Amino acid sequence: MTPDTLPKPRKSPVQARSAATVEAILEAAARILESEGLDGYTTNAIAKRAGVSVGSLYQYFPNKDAITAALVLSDSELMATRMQEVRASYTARPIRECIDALIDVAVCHQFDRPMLARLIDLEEHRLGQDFGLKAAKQKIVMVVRNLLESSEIDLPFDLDTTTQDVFALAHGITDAAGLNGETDRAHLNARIRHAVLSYLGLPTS
Amino acid sequence: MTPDTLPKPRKSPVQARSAATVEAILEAAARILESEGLDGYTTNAIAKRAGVSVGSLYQYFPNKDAITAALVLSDSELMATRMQEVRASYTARPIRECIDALIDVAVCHQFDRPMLARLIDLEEHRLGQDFGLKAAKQKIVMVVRNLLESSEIDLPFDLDTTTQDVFALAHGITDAAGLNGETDRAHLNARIRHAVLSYLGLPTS
DNA sequence: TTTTAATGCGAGCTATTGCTCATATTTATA
DNA sequence: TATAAATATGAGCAATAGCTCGCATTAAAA
Repeated sequence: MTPDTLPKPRKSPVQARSAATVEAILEAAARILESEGLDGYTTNAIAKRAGVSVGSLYQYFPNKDAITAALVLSDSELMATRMQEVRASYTARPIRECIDALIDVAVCHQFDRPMLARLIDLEEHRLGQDFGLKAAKQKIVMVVRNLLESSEIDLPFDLDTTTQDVFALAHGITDAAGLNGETDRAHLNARIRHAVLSYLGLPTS
Repeated sequence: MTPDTLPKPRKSPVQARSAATVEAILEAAARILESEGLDGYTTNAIAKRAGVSVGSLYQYFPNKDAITAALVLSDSELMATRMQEVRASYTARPIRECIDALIDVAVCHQFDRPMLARLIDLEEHRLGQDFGLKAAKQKIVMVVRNLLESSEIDLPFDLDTTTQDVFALAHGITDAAGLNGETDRAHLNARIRHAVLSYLGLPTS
């Protein structure tokens, strides 16, 4: 029914092999979500694909949701890191180029494994954000928000709304393209770029 | 006794009460998806909320997926009908007004029950499209495709791509707004209108 | 080496889910 | 009214899920 108490850590890996186990579990979970969807996403299947036993799995994760939460969190943190890096390395260059690079990061993140991205999105909302996810998400949003704020662009709506919509429309286009089986990432980038720039009132150039 | 010994397609409602049962089941299924998500979405729960027994449920649906498929299909058909109606009643008026009306239809469809819309979307891809869904989806797409084709707009990309992206970005913005708890539909409409029109290279007016 | 802690294992318990079937009740038909 | 057809019921079955627990194995500490 209502989401249970938050997934709390069980054991922390101390030796190298256990860290590898944890990593294998998370990777297996991602692969199963990607290839089998929620149907095949069982703890037994995860353990099997990871090459470990269920018992080992439950030594590091208190329950199934904790695995999903760890997956979701690491996904967001990776995204946050990448976007911050891009932003940092483009501070001295025209904003248009930074936008291009950020779009490419976002598209890469979602486009190659569309089903995984979609299911992670779904699980995010089921699990809530009380496990560090909110902070990671905030980092991601802030990159774009700060970029827009520091720019001289005359935004079509208020700063937060504009930021949210830019993310949302890019996400929507990528999602549709991914599920549609498209493979041309450059073309996808161009379309999102067009959508974002025109939404912001900038010349598509 | 029974003429057929093999599993045959389920009954079609003949009497009025059975039609009501079918309707109650579909409505209950939608309500459960909306309020409980996939977790609470069990056949027993559906039957209970519909006020019928599981046995009755399985007289009209061969399995759980058939319920979901019926839900998905009726959802798409409703959308197709509404969009075709709007398109028909706006043939003599400026294309901008038609776009506005179509956006409103799409937003209404998704915004009031965002979780339901999201889960229906997910299930669509799990179930495939071999139950009449493809036709309904095609109807929806065709409304916008024909509108764009017959217009004098210089499209930013080819017709199909542009059509898909317009849907996708509107969908993305609505999805984010819905999950974000927004309630101002007019404001949402304005934002999507801005996104669509600028994507199409039309003045936001 | 011996001892202790960390890690790994997987059969199987408990709860739940999708679904059936024998039976009961309501409606249509003769 | 009598008979058949349609509809409704819900206890319970088979399958499967999440998860535990006693024990085996490996690595670190003494």
